Order: sequence, then C-alpha cells, then structure tokens
Amino acid sequence: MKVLSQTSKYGIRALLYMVSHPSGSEYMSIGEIAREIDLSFHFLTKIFRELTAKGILYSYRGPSGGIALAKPASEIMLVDIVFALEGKDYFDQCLLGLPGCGHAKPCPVHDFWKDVKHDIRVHLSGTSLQHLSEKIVSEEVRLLL
Amino acid sequence: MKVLSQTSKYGIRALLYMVSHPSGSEYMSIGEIAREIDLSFHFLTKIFRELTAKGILYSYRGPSGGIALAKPASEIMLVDIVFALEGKDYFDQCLLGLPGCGHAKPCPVHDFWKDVKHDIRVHLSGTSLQHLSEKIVSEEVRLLL
DNA sequence: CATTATTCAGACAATTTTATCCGAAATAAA
DNA sequence: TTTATTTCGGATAAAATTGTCTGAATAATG
Repeated sequence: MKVLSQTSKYGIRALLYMVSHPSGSEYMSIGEIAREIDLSFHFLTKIFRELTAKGILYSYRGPSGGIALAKPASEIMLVDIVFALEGKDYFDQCLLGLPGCGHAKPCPVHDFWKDVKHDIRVHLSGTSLQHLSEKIVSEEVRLLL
Repeated sequence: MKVLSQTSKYGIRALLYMVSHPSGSEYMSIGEIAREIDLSFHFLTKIFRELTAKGILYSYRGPSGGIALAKPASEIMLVDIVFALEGKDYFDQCLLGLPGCGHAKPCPVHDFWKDVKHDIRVHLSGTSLQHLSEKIVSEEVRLLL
C-alpha cells in the first residue's frame, strides 16, 4: 500500500527533523539532516531543491548556509508537502484507474473512495509540522528507523 | 496517490467484467475479457495466472476453455483480490515508511493512518464482486474507459 | 586571494513496475 | 489424427521510480 512515494516520505521526515531539532543558526545543512535521519545526502538534496522551488524552503549557499523553512512551522501543513512532491492532482485519481471518474461517470467504488480521500485530505490539511514536531519532542512518537 | 498497483486495478476490473457479463458457458476466455475492457491480453493472462494460483479462479485449457470463479461472486471480497495481488502485508505498512511502526514505536502519523487503513480494510472486506456487479448491471456505475 | 563548505543542476545507474512476446502444454472439435 | 484454441511459464523490453555521482556556482573565512 504505497500511498506516498519515497520522495514524499523522506521529505516529510526530513522537515520534521528540522523543526524538531532547531540549530540555533538560521540555516541547517542538508548533510546534517541526511546523516541524522539516515538517508542519502544526494537524494535528500534533490528533494529539498524541489521544496525550495515550490516555496516551502529557503536556501542559502556557502559555508554556514543550508536550508530554512519559508514559513513558520505552524503554517506548513502536510498537504502542502504532499502537493509539492506528488503533484496537485494527488487526490484526483480513481481507485480503479478509470479516467474521468467522478460524480457523472463513477466507477463501482467511487463513493467509498471519495470519502476516504476526503478524510485523508482533511487530516493532512489540518496537521502542521509544528503539531507533529511537538509529539516528536515530547518523545510521544519517533522519527528514526 | 497510487493505492493499488496497475495489476490490482486491472484484476478487479476484469473480475467485475466477468461477473457482470456471464457467458452462459462455464468458462470465459481471457481474450474476450481483455478485449472488452480494453487491456493487454498478455498482461491480463499473467494477472489471472496469479489469481488462479491463489485459488480465486479456476482455469481450463483448450477450445471453449478459459477461466471461472472458484467461488460464488457473493463470497469473493475485494480484500481477497487485493491480498492475492498485492500481498498479505498490504495493510501493514507505515505511511512514512518506518519499519516496525506500531503501537509500541509509532511514527508521528500512526494513529491517523491506522484508522484510515482500518476503514479501508473494513470496506474492502465487506464488498463482494456480486455487490459491485449489481451496480454495474443496473448501469448505476461504469467499468469501461 | 585561496580554501572550504555549501546548494544547484543534471547526468547516470540500479531497481521496480508495467508491458510485450514466444513457445510449450492441454484439450476440444473437425 | 490433425488442427485450432486456449492457458501456462518465463524471457525480454520499456517505463517509472529511486538512488548515486560529478562538477559548477555561491559565499564565508583565514
């Protein structure tokens, strides 16, 4: 059941690490994040370039450079990250793959699937990085392998 | 949002076509099904071999051979097809990809995701081919591109 | 100015998924 | 008994996703 690509999974985990482990300085280096959450530096760099292009991160090159959130963590919702990395049509797809599945021409499981997607969307839209970071900091929950 | 592989999507659609278009004779040919729902004969053959191996279908070779449901359509649930084609660990995976995510060592979105998976599982376990076939036959719903 | 640390850009490779194809085996029908 | 039809098994190819690597651009610091 692969609801999110590896790219999104890594991206969300990396952003949560950033928020949960503020570095004191403005920017945090990609290398440090990759090391801490145990994933490929180069792959994470690619993901963060995308998030920078989509306006979720700022970046700054050179020594003491790195990346930083473009908005307060309380204003970045999971759905923003998913849309940035999976595309804005993320919630538009039919469970059975029928093109143009919708109210007018529904597939056999359309109504059910519409409800599931709605629930997921509501939850991802209502959950901020700040919110989840608090659960991580309080050790209610884990982020590492 | 790719919840089901192409394999599962095709498999479910093909089985629904079978149930909704009984052929009179005991077996229905894979070629006919592939033609009617507009997908690759060879790919569908591969999918059906798997469903036969998993006990969801019977098959019979030779002229007037083909495949047939191994049980009444009212007893084949969507979850059976998904388990057969995606694996029995289908509902075991963490949204963020953390290995061993569960009650003891949850990821930040574990509780939410557990509920979503439960809802999906309940629905797929409660929906039979017969049930959906009735919606198709009454043209409440479509199966073709 | 030289060195070092960092992101940026994109080529390349590996892996997985999806799709195509061919020949063999089975079996009904001519 | 021959021929036609069908599934079976697996090799191969194509496409998408995931992961690796190299060099360039940028900027702080000695």
